[in-house]
Amino acid sequence: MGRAPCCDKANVKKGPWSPEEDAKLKAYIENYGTGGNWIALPQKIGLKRCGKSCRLRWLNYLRPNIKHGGFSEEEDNIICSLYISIGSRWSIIAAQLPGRTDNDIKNYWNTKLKKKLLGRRKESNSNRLWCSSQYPSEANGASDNKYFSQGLRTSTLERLQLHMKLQSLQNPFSSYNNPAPRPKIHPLQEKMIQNIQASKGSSNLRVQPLLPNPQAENEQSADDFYDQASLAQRQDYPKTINAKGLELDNSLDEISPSDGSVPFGTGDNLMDSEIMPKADSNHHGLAQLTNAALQPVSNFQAELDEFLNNKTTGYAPQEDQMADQFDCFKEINGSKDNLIWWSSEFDAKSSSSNSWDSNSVHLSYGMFQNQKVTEGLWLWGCMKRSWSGSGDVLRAVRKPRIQCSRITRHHDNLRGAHQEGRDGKDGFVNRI
DNA sequence: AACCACCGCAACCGCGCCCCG
DNA sequence: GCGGGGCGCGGTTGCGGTGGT
Repeated sequence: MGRAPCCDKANVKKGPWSPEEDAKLKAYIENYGTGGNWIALPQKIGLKRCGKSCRLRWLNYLRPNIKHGGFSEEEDNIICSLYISIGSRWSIIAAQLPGRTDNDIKNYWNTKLKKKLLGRRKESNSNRLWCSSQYPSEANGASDNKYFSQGLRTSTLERLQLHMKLQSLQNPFSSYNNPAPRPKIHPLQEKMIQNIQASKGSSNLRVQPLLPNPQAENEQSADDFYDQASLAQRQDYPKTINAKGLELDNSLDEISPSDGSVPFGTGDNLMDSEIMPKADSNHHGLAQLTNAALQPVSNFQAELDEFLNNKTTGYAPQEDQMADQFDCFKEINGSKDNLIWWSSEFDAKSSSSNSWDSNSVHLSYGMFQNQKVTEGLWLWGCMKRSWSGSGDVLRAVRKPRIQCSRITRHHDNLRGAHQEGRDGKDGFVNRI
């Protein structure tokens, strides 16, 4: 039993709107309003259009004071900040940008801003990986695509990647970042880093550790640390407002490493701190976010926890089984150069140089070995290893690794494969 | 010039939520 | 409390434009 259609599909016009239709709709709404019923509206006007189509046309195009194109740097910053914080809640993001529609922002993000910030992935390997993940049944005779369907929401992983990207740029010597020279970065990225750093300075933001510092925490077992970390996450610490209207958790003095070092991440880290849009209109023009809008906005950690707790514990494929089914699995084991997430010059260098300091490698190894590590921490480590390569450490964990890798492939190539796969004239050029 | 691949924008689709009877 | 209808949202698709070969 499918859902009842909202209108008579056979008798409604689809496709681009004509100037006459626009004029009719605009004139009617300006004179009489929508009447609170979009479904009935086209009949009143005499338009052969679906009510939903009318609504969309009005909201995205005909409504007064709509701006199209020409996003400013300030708008870019706001979009990016909010995207990291709340994900693809385009309507909420649009509410902070007067004259912008959610559709406009969504398109702008997907086609321009994301690329500008994240850079573009290398095609060859990732495409192959994506394809083997996307079509395991065809490629290998397996019928179960459950790993794929169990993936993180795209926006969640993207937010993680974006945050990691920015994090790596502002703190090139952090332990989850390759100690490569600071790369050339996009002016927008630079601006955002400046914003973040400025906010840290002004807000007295403190470092919040994700993992124990190997020097400072020698006497503390990993289990104890994780217990502390999870406890800290539950505490209702006061928030700090940064310049972009975000709340950053600046707590956790208690478990900060005694030497002030940053073993894993900083307070800006989405994995470490809860970042939420600020319900305050006094910060750089951000309008007020209502409680209602914020209520359903789960934080990033919660999304990861939910995914990992629910998904990774339910099914634990054997490694050899997975290797038979998915090419990407083999590549994880077999090559250190196949896993390149970011295609910037810097990233290419970092993934090939593969020169982690011993501490970070040791930490990663500990993470993977420790079965009580939180799932979110695992994911972090897995991603880290993916950047770096060689594979030995990764063998310590099976199911999380393969799931993580599959998800990232899906994400990395979503746009390209999606575009090429759906567009008849382009064909499935990525498939192998 | 023709073809191809990619890009960007507008519009559509389907699902979940909410309201109301 | 329940069910149906409408709304709003996020994801997806269609298609014209553009640049490269």
